[in-house]
Amino acid sequence: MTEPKMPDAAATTEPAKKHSRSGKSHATIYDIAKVAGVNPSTVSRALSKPGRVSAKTQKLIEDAAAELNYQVNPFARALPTGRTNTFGLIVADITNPTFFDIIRGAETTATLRDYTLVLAESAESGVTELTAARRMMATVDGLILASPRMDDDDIRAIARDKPVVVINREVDGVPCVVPDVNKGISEAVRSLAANGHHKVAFVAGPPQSWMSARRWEGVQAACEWSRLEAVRLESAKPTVDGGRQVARDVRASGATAVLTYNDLLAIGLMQELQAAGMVVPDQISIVGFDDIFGADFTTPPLTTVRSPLGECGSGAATLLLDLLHDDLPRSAGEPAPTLRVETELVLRGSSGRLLPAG
Amino acid sequence: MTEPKMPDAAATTEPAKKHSRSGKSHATIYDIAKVAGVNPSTVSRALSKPGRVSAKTQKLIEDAAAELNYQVNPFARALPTGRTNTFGLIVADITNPTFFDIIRGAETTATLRDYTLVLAESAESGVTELTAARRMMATVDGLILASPRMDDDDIRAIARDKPVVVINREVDGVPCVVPDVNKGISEAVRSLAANGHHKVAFVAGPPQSWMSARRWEGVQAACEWSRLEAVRLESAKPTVDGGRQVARDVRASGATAVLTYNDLLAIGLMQELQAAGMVVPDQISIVGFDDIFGADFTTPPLTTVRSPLGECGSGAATLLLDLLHDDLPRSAGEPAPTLRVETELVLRGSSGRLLPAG
DNA sequence: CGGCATTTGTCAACCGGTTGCCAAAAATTG
DNA sequence: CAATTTTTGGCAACCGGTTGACAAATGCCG
Repeated sequence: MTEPKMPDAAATTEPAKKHSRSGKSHATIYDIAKVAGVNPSTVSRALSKPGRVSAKTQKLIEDAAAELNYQVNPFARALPTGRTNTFGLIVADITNPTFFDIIRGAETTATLRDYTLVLAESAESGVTELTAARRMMATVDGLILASPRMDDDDIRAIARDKPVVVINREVDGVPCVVPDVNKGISEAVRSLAANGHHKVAFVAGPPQSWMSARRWEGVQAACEWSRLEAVRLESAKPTVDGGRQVARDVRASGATAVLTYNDLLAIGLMQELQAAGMVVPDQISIVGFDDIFGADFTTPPLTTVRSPLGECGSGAATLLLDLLHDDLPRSAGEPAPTLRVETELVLRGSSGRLLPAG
Repeated sequence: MTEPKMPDAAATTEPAKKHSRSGKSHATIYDIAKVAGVNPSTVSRALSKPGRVSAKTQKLIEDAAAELNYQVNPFARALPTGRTNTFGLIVADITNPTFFDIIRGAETTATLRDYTLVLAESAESGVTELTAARRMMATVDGLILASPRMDDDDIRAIARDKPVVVINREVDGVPCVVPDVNKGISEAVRSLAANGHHKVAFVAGPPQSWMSARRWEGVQAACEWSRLEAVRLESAKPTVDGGRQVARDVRASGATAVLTYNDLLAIGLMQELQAAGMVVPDQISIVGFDDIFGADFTTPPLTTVRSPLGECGSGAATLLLDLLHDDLPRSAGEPAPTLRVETELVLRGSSGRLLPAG
């Protein structure tokens, strides 16, 4: 658009220069130094150490750089400094929409602060995750682990090498971003109690999921407070399919309201129950977690305890970047900073008053 | 897991070594050379040029490397070679589930072939996209553009610097992966015709979208073939919200069946029409495109023309990687390779026979 | 066993920046 | 205006690999 037009004679004369690395390639600080009539190291300083060179030389160099359309070579810079302006994000499952918003939040923040986001997936496996993390270590300045499946010790081991921020889990000694489930859950349970429910089931997520444990605890506590009975059911996978499979158990449990570990389970469960002729919410109330994309596509739309996923992603990225830039001075004894974000009930149509059986 | 246990005395004695780059840091080829008693360049060859050194030395070096837990420094390697084992993927909108599957497909293939995926978003803007692409250029070996919004010339300009593969669009001279809309569309239109529809509306996507143009062409052609009347409506944004907004126009058009540029539009449209009391599919049939995550969450579940998005992502990655490795020898005159994938109708509940108004 | 073709390993230059150290230049001070 | 402090720019080493050129070592042959 606004780039200076340059003679493109080369394009017409040469037949098929295939992505050649040679040729006019890219300008280096040496080229700039030559044009500006200074030493390469001065160029380096002018470009990365603000204030280290005089305003006059600075301008000289900047002009030369602009003229030559200079761009630093990230590798050449990374080699001596070790910094790459890149951080990694590892998610448990790319197809799980829970992570979409996290990815987006992290990506946005990264771009904003001139960082690049590298993405990897662990396929819900602790060992794959560890492998991915190790692979990344070499190329990134820091790492964000979203709902990690590896154990605390592995995480801490990684955190010893490079700054790490964990999302959706608390790991001692590692900065974390966690939604505080209590507010959202108590809102949800109170709403159920007010609608005449007495027994609620919680469909749990993966056993290694820290978040699943927290949610179950929250549900138990809130039910106790509201004097409701709470039962726990297990799911095979935290997916739509897993939700369908658990429908049997839900019906057998006799609960009139169900909270599921996540929205995917809730959606699958609702589909299966409806297919079996049950009316939601007249005969059973369903409440999910996360408020993922698509949670309001269902009929009735899904009531859910929203986690501000995008906020988690951007919060984690901000935390990590601050850590990297030492904007967050940490003394030795101080515990790792933890960012807590609020959850809230999003009341839609899948929960409500129980109709007397007729 | 299977790593050799090593004394971790350092961990206990030193108080808070903060991610120090120094210290034991990482082994280099020089360390290996010392241990193995050979020259560093021999180590380099042993590790990257198979067959260049004798089996004996090879083993010697490999053992030393294993002992020292050596990992190449990607930057040191990238500096002289220019290769980074990394490629970029730029999508128009990270929150759009269309791209989820593409991202996943690309990520999977990347990991499989020992590449790293770098992700960026263009926020549906051609200039942001160009900026992101330029930013990436320096750090990646190649680029995948999913549903790019910039113009052909910009894309070709980028493709001149680094290998580029485009998804969901055809650009002359650039390798592309495009779903062939015809099969899916003709199936859809035939199904509509068979169900007694006479007038179908097509809700278009963004004006710059190549895919939207192709789909409209496909719909026109198929309608002509089936002797249906086709009208085109415009949408403000290719989102759920955009779908809601276009509901007015749809009703005003008098069409009894609607195809929308994508599933998001279809879902929004269906929500709005249902909210206004219309029954889908009895009074109006709705057909989307892509078969995104959540398309079957709606009631009735959405009929849609499926694009194999994951296949597009992995196909593009494979194509790119083959290009990078010169596995696809291209002579000068030969056109850029294009991968066409099939689309098909996924018949669900949102389309069907028109009931006589009663 | 000498002569020649092949392997195999070494040397040294290079990729493109960064940075500690030092001296020249400029600014400040008495 | 000389003495001293502060800026500013240059030199050179370094980050950790890769690679072309070349020589030493080895294998093969007659």
